Amino acid sequence: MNDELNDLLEKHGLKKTGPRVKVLSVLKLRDTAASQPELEEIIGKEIDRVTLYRVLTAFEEKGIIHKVLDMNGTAKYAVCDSSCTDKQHKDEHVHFNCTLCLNVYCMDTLHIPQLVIPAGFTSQVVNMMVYGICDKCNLKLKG
Amino acid sequence: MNDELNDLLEKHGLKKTGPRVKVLSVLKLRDTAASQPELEEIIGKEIDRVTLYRVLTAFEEKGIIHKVLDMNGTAKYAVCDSSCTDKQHKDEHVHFNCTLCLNVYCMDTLHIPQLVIPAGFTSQVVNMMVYGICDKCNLKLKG
DNA sequence: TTATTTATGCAACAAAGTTGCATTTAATTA
DNA sequence: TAATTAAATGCAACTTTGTTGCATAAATAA
Ligand SMILES: [Mn+2]
Ligand SMILES: [Mn+2]
Ligand SMILES: [Zn+2]
Ligand SMILES: [Zn+2]
Repeated sequence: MNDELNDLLEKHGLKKTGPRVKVLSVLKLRDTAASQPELEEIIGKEIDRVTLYRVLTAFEEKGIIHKVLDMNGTAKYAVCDSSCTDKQHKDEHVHFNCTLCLNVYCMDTLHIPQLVIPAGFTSQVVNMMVYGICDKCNLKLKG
Repeated sequence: MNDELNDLLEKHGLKKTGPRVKVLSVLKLRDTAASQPELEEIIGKEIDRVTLYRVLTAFEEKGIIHKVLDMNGTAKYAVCDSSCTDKQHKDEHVHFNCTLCLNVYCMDTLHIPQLVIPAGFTSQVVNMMVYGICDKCNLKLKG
């Protein structure tokens, strides 16, 4: 797996540093998006807070991860589709924010419906967030 | 107009105080959503920062205004449809966030398309934000 | 191996939002 | 109208998320 991470960094022209490999490996293993504070808690003081922010920013700029804002306005990050580059993100999928566990899921199979917006306005990116109860929380409730 | 504002506060069971009338009148006159920091700048030190937050929270809970997060995760508020109550917000319209002037517009005529979400997940509220160039900024660019 | 470029760590700062508590004000009651 | 009561306000202190400047360290290139 470490090879895979190194390749991904190299492919996007980023130096293979300890913090970058670590952050990328954590994000790759998750099925929900992670914020800087969450990553800080997972990784511990091994990586500086500021470095974490800068790693995330670098990854986003290169198209390795994409940013989603949760219901509190906190930035959360998830790994991108492999077709993303520094020129263009192709993550036009719906996101789901669980109101119980607060996790943010990438609904990779749900693409965002087309919209006809009013004359005069120009659309660049569209963002769709569904708030509700996720599958795991529903199981806990009903089970 | 002041009568209208007083009626609105009374209708939702809120005391008619100076700060509340002032904030509501400012929000009513705008065509874009306003954040606490923006309102603070508009209104000045006449109203305390914390009071502003509490007025906005009270308005939101009663269904007088609704909250939208802009591209930076900052909460912005706009007046609700008159059918909103403390039981239920009926603001299921699309929002537009201009990437130049950063204003957030309520697209009252654009309702959010229906989505079929995966089994196991339960949807409560759906949020749709279009990022792009607003009509005013487009005019400045082309004009 | 040395030079060069880039990333990291630390300290300090900033913006947005929250909490506790004493004081004031609006609405209610007498 | 005046006293009462419940709620709202103002102020100070705090928290969380995110940024910036700068010296040091590490990765890649020569
Ligand atoms: Mn995603
Ligand atoms: Mn709206
Ligand atoms: Zn959940
Ligand atoms: Zn604009």
